[in-house]
Amino acid sequence: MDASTAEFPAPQHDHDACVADSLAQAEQSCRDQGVRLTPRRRAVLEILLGQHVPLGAYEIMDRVDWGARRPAPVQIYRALDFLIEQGLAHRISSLNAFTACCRPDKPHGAQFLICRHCRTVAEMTDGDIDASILGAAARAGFAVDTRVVEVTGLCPHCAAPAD
Amino acid sequence: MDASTAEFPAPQHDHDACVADSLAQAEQSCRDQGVRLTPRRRAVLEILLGQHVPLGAYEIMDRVDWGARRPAPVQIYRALDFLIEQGLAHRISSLNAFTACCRPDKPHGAQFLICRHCRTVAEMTDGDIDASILGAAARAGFAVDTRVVEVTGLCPHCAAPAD
DNA sequence: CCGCCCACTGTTATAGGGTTACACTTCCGG
DNA sequence: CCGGAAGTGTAACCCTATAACAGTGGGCGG
Repeated sequence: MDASTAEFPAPQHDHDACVADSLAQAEQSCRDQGVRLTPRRRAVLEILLGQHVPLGAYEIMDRVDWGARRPAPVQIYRALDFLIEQGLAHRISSLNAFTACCRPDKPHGAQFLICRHCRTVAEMTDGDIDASILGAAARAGFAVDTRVVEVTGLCPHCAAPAD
Repeated sequence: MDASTAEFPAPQHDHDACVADSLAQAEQSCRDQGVRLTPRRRAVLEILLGQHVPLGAYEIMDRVDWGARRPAPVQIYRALDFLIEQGLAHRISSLNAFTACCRPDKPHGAQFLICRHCRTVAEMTDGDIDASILGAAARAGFAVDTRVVEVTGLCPHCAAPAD
Protein backbone atom coordinates (compact mmCIF):
# COMPACT_ATOMS: atom_id res chain seq x y z
CA MET A 1 0.00 0.00 0.00
CA ASP A 2 1.03 3.55 -0.66
CA ALA A 3 3.19 4.74 2.16
CA SER A 4 3.35 8.14 3.75
CA THR A 5 3.96 11.11 1.48
CA ALA A 6 4.24 13.65 4.24
CA GLU A 7 7.00 16.17 4.13
CA PHE A 8 7.89 19.11 6.24
CA PRO A 9 8.79 22.05 4.03
CA ALA A 10 12.23 23.36 4.88
CA PRO A 11 12.00 26.73 6.63
CA GLN A 12 13.89 28.33 3.71
CA HIS A 13 11.97 26.81 0.81
CA ASP A 14 10.70 29.04 -2.03
CA HIS A 15 7.40 29.87 -0.48
CA ASP A 16 6.30 32.36 -3.14
CA ALA A 17 6.40 29.68 -5.77
CA CYS A 18 4.67 27.34 -3.36
CA VAL A 19 1.80 29.84 -3.01
CA ALA A 20 1.51 30.70 -6.70
CA ASP A 21 1.34 27.04 -7.52
CA SER A 22 -1.41 26.19 -5.08
CA LEU A 23 -3.42 29.25 -6.07
CA ALA A 24 -3.30 28.31 -9.74
CA GLN A 25 -4.39 24.78 -8.91
CA ALA A 26 -7.26 26.11 -6.82
CA GLU A 27 -8.51 28.32 -9.62
CA GLN A 28 -8.37 25.47 -12.08
CA SER A 29 -10.19 23.18 -9.68
CA CYS A 30 -12.99 25.70 -9.13
CA ARG A 31 -13.45 26.23 -12.87
CA ASP A 32 -13.67 22.49 -13.32
CA GLN A 33 -16.28 22.14 -10.60
CA GLY A 34 -18.29 25.11 -11.82
CA VAL A 35 -18.01 26.94 -8.50
CA ARG A 36 -16.86 30.48 -7.92
CA LEU A 37 -13.61 31.39 -6.21
CA THR A 38 -14.78 34.92 -5.45
CA PRO A 39 -12.39 37.68 -4.32
CA ARG A 40 -13.43 37.18 -0.68
CA ARG A 41 -12.83 33.46 -0.78
CA ARG A 42 -9.63 33.90 -2.69
CA ALA A 43 -8.36 36.40 -0.13
CA VAL A 44 -8.88 33.95 2.70
CA LEU A 45 -7.20 31.18 0.74
CA GLU A 46 -4.22 33.42 0.03
CA ILE A 47 -3.83 34.19 3.71
CA LEU A 48 -3.95 30.50 4.59
CA LEU A 49 -1.38 29.78 1.92
CA GLY A 50 0.86 32.47 3.35
CA GLN A 51 2.55 30.04 5.73
CA HIS A 52 2.46 26.40 6.70
CA VAL A 53 1.12 27.27 10.13
CA PRO A 54 -2.63 27.02 10.70
CA LEU A 55 -4.52 30.21 11.55
CA GLY A 56 -7.54 30.79 13.75
CA ALA A 57 -10.56 32.43 12.17
CA TYR A 58 -9.91 35.61 14.11
CA GLU A 59 -6.30 35.77 13.00
CA ILE A 60 -7.51 35.54 9.43
CA MET A 61 -9.99 38.28 10.20
CA ASP A 62 -7.18 40.53 11.41
CA ARG A 63 -5.01 39.92 8.38
CA VAL A 64 -7.59 40.21 5.65
CA ASP A 65 -7.98 43.59 4.02
CA TRP A 66 -11.36 44.06 2.39
CA GLY A 67 -11.15 47.80 2.14
CA ALA A 68 -13.06 50.05 4.48
CA ARG A 69 -14.26 47.80 7.23
CA ARG A 70 -12.99 44.87 9.20
CA PRO A 71 -15.05 41.82 8.27
CA ALA A 72 -17.30 40.04 10.76
CA PRO A 73 -16.42 36.54 11.96
CA VAL A 74 -19.26 34.99 10.03
CA GLN A 75 -17.82 36.24 6.75
CA ILE A 76 -14.57 34.45 7.43
CA TYR A 77 -16.37 31.28 8.42
CA ARG A 78 -18.40 31.37 5.22
CA ALA A 79 -15.27 31.58 3.12
CA LEU A 80 -13.70 28.79 5.15
CA ASP A 81 -16.78 26.59 4.73
CA PHE A 82 -16.52 27.02 0.99
CA LEU A 83 -12.80 26.27 0.88
CA ILE A 84 -13.18 23.18 3.03
CA GLU A 85 -16.10 21.93 0.96
CA GLN A 86 -13.97 22.30 -2.15
CA GLY A 87 -11.04 20.53 -0.55
CA LEU A 88 -8.91 23.66 -0.69
CA ALA A 89 -8.50 23.96 3.05
CA HIS A 90 -8.67 21.81 6.16
CA ARG A 91 -9.82 22.35 9.69
CA ILE A 92 -7.41 21.30 12.44
CA SER A 93 -9.82 20.36 15.22
CA SER A 94 -7.28 20.09 17.98
CA LEU A 95 -6.14 23.67 17.35
CA ASN A 96 -9.45 25.25 16.33
CA ALA A 97 -7.55 26.50 13.32
CA PHE A 98 -7.42 26.24 9.56
CA THR A 99 -4.78 25.49 6.99
CA ALA A 100 -4.61 25.45 3.21
CA CYS A 101 -4.61 22.07 1.55
CA CYS A 102 -1.30 21.35 -0.09
CA ARG A 103 -2.72 18.95 -2.67
CA PRO A 104 -6.09 20.26 -3.79
CA ASP A 105 -6.01 18.21 -6.98
CA LYS A 106 -7.22 14.92 -5.60
CA PRO A 107 -10.02 14.56 -3.03
CA HIS A 108 -8.84 12.92 0.15
CA GLY A 109 -9.18 12.61 3.84
CA ALA A 110 -5.87 13.66 5.26
CA GLN A 111 -3.81 13.15 8.37
CA PHE A 112 -1.81 15.91 10.00
CA LEU A 113 1.53 16.12 11.77
CA ILE A 114 1.68 19.23 13.94
CA CYS A 115 4.99 20.50 15.32
CA ARG A 116 4.54 21.79 18.86
CA HIS A 117 7.61 24.00 18.48
CA CYS A 118 7.34 25.82 15.14
CA ARG A 119 3.64 24.99 14.74
CA THR A 120 4.18 23.92 11.13
CA VAL A 121 1.70 21.35 9.89
CA ALA A 122 2.47 18.62 7.37
CA GLU A 123 -0.36 16.92 5.57
CA MET A 124 -0.15 13.27 4.65
CA THR A 125 -2.36 10.74 2.92
CA ASP A 126 -1.27 7.45 4.33
CA GLY A 127 -3.04 4.37 3.08
CA ASP A 128 -2.04 2.21 6.02
CA ILE A 129 -3.52 4.58 8.58
CA ASP A 130 -6.70 4.79 6.59
CA ALA A 131 -6.94 1.04 6.17
CA SER A 132 -6.36 0.32 9.85
CA ILE A 133 -9.02 2.83 10.87
CA LEU A 134 -11.53 1.38 8.42
CA GLY A 135 -10.69 -2.11 9.59
CA ALA A 136 -11.16 -1.33 13.27
CA ALA A 137 -14.41 0.51 12.54
CA ALA A 138 -15.72 -2.41 10.50
CA ARG A 139 -14.99 -4.82 13.35
CA ALA A 140 -17.07 -2.61 15.63
CA GLY A 141 -19.90 -2.49 13.07
CA PHE A 142 -19.38 1.22 12.58
CA ALA A 143 -20.08 2.96 9.26
CA VAL A 144 -17.35 5.55 8.78
CA ASP A 145 -18.18 9.01 7.59
CA THR A 146 -15.26 11.34 8.36
CA ARG A 147 -11.89 10.82 10.01
CA VAL A 148 -9.82 13.18 12.13
CA VAL A 149 -6.18 12.20 12.59
CA GLU A 150 -3.98 14.82 14.20
CA VAL A 151 -0.57 13.98 15.61
CA THR A 152 1.37 16.41 17.77
CA GLY A 153 5.11 16.26 18.30
CA LEU A 154 8.39 17.62 16.97
CA CYS A 155 9.13 18.07 13.27
CA PRO A 156 12.57 17.11 11.87
CA HIS A 157 13.72 20.74 11.66
CA CYS A 158 12.91 21.44 15.29
CA ALA A 159 14.13 18.11 16.65
CA ALA A 160 17.59 18.29 15.08
CA PRO A 161 19.10 21.62 16.26
CA ALA A 162 19.43 22.66 19.87
CA ASP A 163 15.90 23.12 21.14
CA MET B 1 -1.27 -7.43 16.85
CA ASP B 2 -4.13 -6.81 19.19
CA ALA B 3 -7.16 -5.92 17.17
CA SER B 4 -9.88 -3.44 17.99
CA THR B 5 -11.67 -3.84 21.29
CA ALA B 6 -14.25 -1.15 20.64
CA GLU B 7 -17.82 -1.84 21.49
CA PHE B 8 -20.93 0.24 21.42
CA PRO B 9 -22.96 -0.26 24.60
CA ALA B 10 -26.50 -1.32 23.76
CA PRO B 11 -28.96 1.49 24.51
CA GLN B 12 -30.64 -0.71 27.15
CA HIS B 13 -27.54 -1.95 28.99
CA ASP B 14 -27.41 -1.77 32.78
CA HIS B 15 -25.94 1.66 32.99
CA ASP B 16 -26.11 1.99 36.80
CA ALA B 17 -23.78 -0.95 37.18
CA CYS B 18 -21.62 0.49 34.42
CA VAL B 19 -21.28 3.74 36.42
CA ALA B 20 -20.68 2.11 39.78
CA ASP B 21 -18.01 -0.04 38.25
CA SER B 22 -16.09 2.80 36.65
CA LEU B 23 -16.37 4.93 39.76
CA ALA B 24 -14.92 2.19 41.94
CA GLN B 25 -12.07 1.71 39.49
CA ALA B 26 -11.40 5.44 39.48
CA GLU B 27 -11.23 5.59 43.26
CA GLN B 28 -8.86 2.66 43.38
CA SER B 29 -6.69 4.18 40.67
CA CYS B 30 -6.43 7.50 42.52
CA ARG B 31 -5.51 5.80 45.78
CA ASP B 32 -2.81 3.85 43.95
CA GLN B 33 -1.41 7.00 42.40
CA GLY B 34 -1.55 8.96 45.63
CA VAL B 35 -3.75 11.68 44.14
CA ARG B 36 -7.02 12.99 45.50
CA LEU B 37 -10.38 12.39 43.90
CA THR B 38 -12.01 15.24 45.76
CA PRO B 39 -15.80 15.74 45.90
CA ARG B 40 -15.62 18.37 43.13
CA ARG B 41 -13.64 16.13 40.83
CA ARG B 42 -15.75 13.16 41.66
CA ALA B 43 -18.93 15.09 40.87
CA VAL B 44 -17.67 15.97 37.41
CA LEU B 45 -16.60 12.39 36.79
CA GLU B 46 -20.02 11.12 37.84
CA ILE B 47 -21.72 13.46 35.41
CA LEU B 48 -19.47 12.30 32.58
CA LEU B 49 -20.17 8.70 33.48
CA GLY B 50 -23.89 9.43 33.40
CA GLN B 51 -24.13 8.58 29.71
CA HIS B 52 -21.93 7.51 26.85
CA VAL B 53 -22.42 10.85 25.14
CA PRO B 54 -19.68 13.48 25.56
CA LEU B 55 -20.61 16.73 27.29
CA GLY B 56 -19.37 20.26 26.78
CA ALA B 57 -17.82 22.04 29.75
CA TYR B 58 -20.82 24.33 30.00
CA GLU B 59 -23.27 21.43 29.97
CA ILE B 60 -21.36 19.93 32.88
CA MET B 61 -21.54 23.30 34.61
CA ASP B 62 -25.32 23.30 34.26
CA ARG B 63 -25.73 19.79 35.61
CA VAL B 64 -23.38 19.93 38.55
CA ASP B 65 -24.87 20.79 41.91
CA TRP B 66 -22.34 22.16 44.35
CA GLY B 67 -24.86 23.62 46.72
CA ALA B 68 -25.51 27.34 46.80
CA ARG B 69 -23.89 28.69 43.69
CA ARG B 70 -23.41 27.66 40.09
CA PRO B 71 -19.70 26.98 39.56
CA ALA B 72 -17.56 29.11 37.24
CA PRO B 73 -16.20 27.62 34.01
CA VAL B 74 -12.69 27.52 35.35
CA GLN B 75 -13.72 25.20 38.17
CA ILE B 76 -15.08 22.70 35.67
CA TYR B 77 -11.95 22.94 33.56
CA ARG B 78 -9.76 22.33 36.58
CA ALA B 79 -11.64 19.16 37.42
CA LEU B 80 -11.47 18.08 33.78
CA ASP B 81 -7.73 18.74 33.64
CA PHE B 82 -7.26 16.51 36.64
CA LEU B 83 -9.43 13.72 35.26
CA ILE B 84 -7.69 13.80 31.90
CA GLU B 85 -4.26 13.81 33.51
CA GLN B 86 -5.24 10.74 35.50
CA GLY B 87 -6.62 8.99 32.43
CA LEU B 88 -10.14 9.03 33.83
CA ALA B 89 -11.56 11.18 31.06
CA HIS B 90 -10.82 12.17 27.49
CA ARG B 91 -11.26 15.27 25.44
CA ILE B 92 -13.00 14.89 22.10
CA SER B 93 -11.41 17.67 20.06
CA SER B 94 -13.77 17.55 17.14
CA LEU B 95 -16.72 18.14 19.46
CA ASN B 96 -15.10 20.41 22.04
CA ALA B 97 -16.49 17.98 24.57
CA PHE B 98 -15.43 15.50 27.22
CA THR B 99 -16.21 11.90 28.01
CA ALA B 100 -15.35 9.49 30.80
CA CYS B 101 -12.75 6.89 30.04
CA CYS B 102 -14.25 3.44 29.97
CA ARG B 103 -11.02 1.64 30.86
CA PRO B 104 -9.15 3.75 33.38
CA ASP B 105 -7.10 0.77 34.57
CA LYS B 106 -4.45 0.82 31.85
CA PRO B 107 -2.83 3.95 30.50
CA HIS B 108 -3.39 4.37 26.79
CA GLY B 109 -3.88 6.72 23.93
CA ALA B 110 -7.28 5.94 22.57
CA GLN B 111 -9.22 6.27 19.36
CA PHE B 112 -12.87 7.25 19.25
CA LEU B 113 -15.86 6.26 17.15
CA ILE B 114 -18.56 8.93 17.31
CA CYS B 115 -22.10 8.24 16.14
CA ARG B 116 -23.55 11.24 14.36
CA HIS B 117 -27.08 10.07 15.14
CA CYS B 118 -27.20 9.10 18.84
CA ARG B 119 -23.90 10.87 19.61
CA THR B 120 -22.65 7.87 21.57
CA VAL B 121 -18.90 7.50 21.65
CA ALA B 122 -17.02 4.20 21.72
CA GLU B 123 -13.42 4.13 22.82
CA MET B 124 -10.95 1.72 21.28
CA THR B 125 -7.30 0.91 21.67
CA ASP B 126 -6.29 -0.49 18.33
CA GLY B 127 -2.69 -1.52 17.91
CA ASP B 128 -2.79 -1.42 14.12
CA ILE B 129 -3.94 2.18 14.01
CA ASP B 130 -1.29 3.13 16.48
CA ALA B 131 1.43 1.31 14.61
CA SER B 132 0.50 2.80 11.24
CA ILE B 133 0.52 6.31 12.68
CA LEU B 134 3.88 5.80 14.33
CA GLY B 135 5.24 4.30 11.11
CA ALA B 136 4.11 7.18 8.94
CA ALA B 137 5.43 9.70 11.43
CA ALA B 138 8.79 7.95 11.57
CA ARG B 139 9.09 8.07 7.77
CA ALA B 140 8.52 11.83 7.94
CA GLY B 141 11.15 12.18 10.66
CA PHE B 142 8.50 13.30 13.11
CA ALA B 143 8.76 12.57 16.85
CA VAL B 144 5.27 11.74 18.06
CA ASP B 145 3.93 13.20 21.25
CA THR B 146 0.15 12.85 21.30
CA ARG B 147 -2.36 11.42 18.86
CA VAL B 148 -5.93 12.45 18.13
CA VAL B 149 -8.01 9.89 16.23
CA GLU B 150 -11.72 10.65 15.99
CA VAL B 151 -13.97 8.90 13.52
CA THR B 152 -17.50 10.09 12.84
CA GLY B 153 -20.23 7.92 11.33
CA LEU B 154 -23.11 5.65 12.29
CA CYS B 155 -22.97 3.16 15.15
CA PRO B 156 -24.42 -0.35 14.72
CA HIS B 157 -27.55 0.49 16.72
CA CYS B 158 -28.36 3.52 14.62
CA ALA B 159 -27.43 1.99 11.27
CA ALA B 160 -29.61 -1.11 11.64
CA PRO B 161 -33.14 0.16 12.38
CA ALA B 162 -35.07 2.61 10.22
CA ASP B 163 -33.19 5.88 10.52
C1' DC C 1 -35.85 43.93 -22.30
C1' DC C 2 -38.01 42.89 -17.83
C1' DG C 3 -38.38 40.64 -13.70
C1' DC C 4 -37.40 36.85 -10.76
C1' DC C 5 -34.58 33.66 -8.44
C1' DC C 6 -30.49 32.37 -6.29
C1' DA C 7 -25.94 32.75 -4.77
C1' DC C 8 -23.13 35.94 -2.47
C1' DT C 9 -22.36 39.50 0.80
C1' DG C 10 -23.11 42.59 4.82
C1' DT C 11 -24.71 43.68 9.72
C1' DT C 12 -25.96 42.79 14.33
C1' DA C 13 -26.45 40.05 18.13
C1' DT C 14 -25.67 36.16 20.91
C1' DA C 15 -24.33 31.44 22.33
C1' DG C 16 -20.61 28.48 23.57
C1' DG C 17 -15.69 27.45 24.84
C1' DG C 18 -11.52 28.49 27.50
C1' DT C 19 -7.96 31.22 30.21
C1' DT C 20 -5.70 34.68 33.44
C1' DA C 21 -5.12 36.68 37.76
C1' DC C 22 -5.60 36.83 42.42
C1' DA C 23 -7.36 35.66 47.02
C1' DC C 24 -8.59 32.28 50.41
C1' DT C 25 -8.68 27.67 52.61
C1' DT C 26 -7.35 23.04 53.77
C1' DC C 27 -4.36 19.46 54.18
C1' DC C 28 -0.13 17.40 55.44
C1' DG C 29 4.69 16.87 56.67
C1' DG C 30 8.57 18.55 59.49
C1' DC D 1 2.51 24.40 65.53
C1' DC D 2 4.07 26.36 61.47
C1' DG D 3 4.86 26.71 56.50
C1' DG D 4 4.27 25.29 51.91
C1' DA D 5 1.72 22.91 48.38
C1' DA D 6 -2.56 21.60 46.58
C1' DG D 7 -7.23 22.67 46.12
C1' DT D 8 -11.03 25.99 45.75
C1' DG D 9 -13.65 30.47 44.97
C1' DT D 10 -14.48 34.79 42.35
C1' DA D 11 -14.26 38.10 38.71
C1' DA D 12 -13.08 39.56 34.40
C1' DC D 13 -11.89 38.72 29.93
C1' DC D 14 -10.70 36.77 25.18
C1' DC D 15 -11.46 33.44 21.48
C1' DT D 16 -14.56 30.50 18.62
C1' DA D 17 -18.81 29.90 16.17
C1' DT D 18 -23.59 30.45 14.69
C1' DA D 19 -28.35 32.59 14.08
C1' DA D 20 -31.28 35.75 11.96
C1' DC D 21 -32.22 38.99 8.74
C1' DA D 22 -31.28 42.54 5.04
C1' DG D 23 -29.21 44.09 0.79
C1' DT D 24 -26.88 43.28 -3.83
C1' DG D 25 -25.89 41.48 -8.37
C1' DG D 26 -25.88 38.48 -12.14
C1' DG D 27 -28.00 34.88 -15.11
C1' DC D 28 -31.99 33.02 -17.27
C1' DG D 29 -36.84 32.30 -18.71
C1' DG D 30 -40.60 34.77 -20.43
